Amino acid sequence: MTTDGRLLRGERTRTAVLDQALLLATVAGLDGLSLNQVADALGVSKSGLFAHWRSKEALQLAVIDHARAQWTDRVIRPALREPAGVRRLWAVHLSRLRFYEEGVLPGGCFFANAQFEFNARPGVIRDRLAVEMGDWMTFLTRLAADAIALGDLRPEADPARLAYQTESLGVCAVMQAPLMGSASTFGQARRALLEHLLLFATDPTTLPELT
Amino acid sequence: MTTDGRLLRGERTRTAVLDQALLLATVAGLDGLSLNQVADALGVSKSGLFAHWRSKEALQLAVIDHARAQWTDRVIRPALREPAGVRRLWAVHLSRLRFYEEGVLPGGCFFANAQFEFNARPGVIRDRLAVEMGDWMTFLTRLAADAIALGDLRPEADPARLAYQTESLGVCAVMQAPLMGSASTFGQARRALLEHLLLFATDPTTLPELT
DNA sequence: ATTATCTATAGATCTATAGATAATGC
DNA sequence: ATTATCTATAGATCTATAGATAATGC
Repeated sequence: MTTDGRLLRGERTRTAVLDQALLLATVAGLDGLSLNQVADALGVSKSGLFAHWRSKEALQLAVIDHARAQWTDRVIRPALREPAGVRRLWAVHLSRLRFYEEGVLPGGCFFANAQFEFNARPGVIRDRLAVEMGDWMTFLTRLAADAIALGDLRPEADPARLAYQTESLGVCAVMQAPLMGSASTFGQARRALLEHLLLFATDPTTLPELT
Repeated sequence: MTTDGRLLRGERTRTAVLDQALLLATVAGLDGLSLNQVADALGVSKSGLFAHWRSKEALQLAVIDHARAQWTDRVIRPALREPAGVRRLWAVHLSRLRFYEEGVLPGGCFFANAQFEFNARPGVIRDRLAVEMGDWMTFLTRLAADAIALGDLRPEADPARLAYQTESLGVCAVMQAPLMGSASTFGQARRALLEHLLLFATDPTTLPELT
């Protein structure tokens, strides 16, 4: 344990590398990610990277952590400011689509990309991605269940199915946006969930308006 | 122009290579696809591949064609045997999910994988994928429009939104199935679309039953 | 079609060193 | 004040493999 200054230098590098690697991973793929690229983009040496992570796989796992932290910060946390119930579920959908739309990551969604990339490659990375996806679906399902329990949505609505619906519309949006046009795709994704929620709403007037 | 025998031999090789390359592309990615792998898997030399396609990119484009032909054969054509209207839209959803479920391609869906892989890589391949996706969405939209025009679905239903809904549920299914369990995921994708169609059906009793 | 070969680049490892601090002797 | 030590990083290098090409045989 030494002074703060020394710890900070290594920590700053670490964060800078993870930021860059996350960004590049959404373009080239988590596996297509090359240490050369990361090192060059940051102006550090490739071997400097090995000082922080002993292997490419170790870096990839760190990138997954980093992506999760970013997702929590930028998508989940802001939505939690909305009151529990259907408004919160809707807020998550909106903040997620906004995350894509703002181009925070050039490749759109780190997790969607990675899950498609690794869907047929067993191993440590795929296992980690499965955990992340499980956590996310659990979160969405809980939001949907809350919306029903609080009386915003009718009891016939199924939380797991609502979660699946929400996730579907979000994933499809980030897939189609760069190829089919951003404005219309995200608009479609918003209207589709709003329409769906309206069909199950106990009182449609409480639902947020689509701009 | 030579004898049929020679033409046939070349054609057989060509098809065998494309089958193998398509399969491997869904595992390693269309870009992660390596000519070494393809050549080894087929017991031919790598330079033999260059005799058929002058570059890796040319092979990748041929693989896209091949994947489209397979999709038409195995997903679209069987569904077209159903009568036009909501039954046909439903049949496309089912035959698509069956295609995934049977594991025809180890990586699930060639097109979904490739679209996520190339969503941030401009170039010839991405442009081709955009065309394919456009054609597919046009097809789904036409099916939905038919279902409304024929009176199966109420006029308030929006064809483009129905197409988007259908596509969403299919894409999400193939993303989640390998990581979240196949049976429950595909079941969810089927029930979700059926539920959605029922909400817009003029006469719910005409709708197919979920097994 | 094959064999041999070329160039570029991947991940990985080794050795060296800059800059800072800790331990030691005066 | 000097020496030893620690942390973070650079440069050189290794092996494997990528896509690609030229020469050759059938």
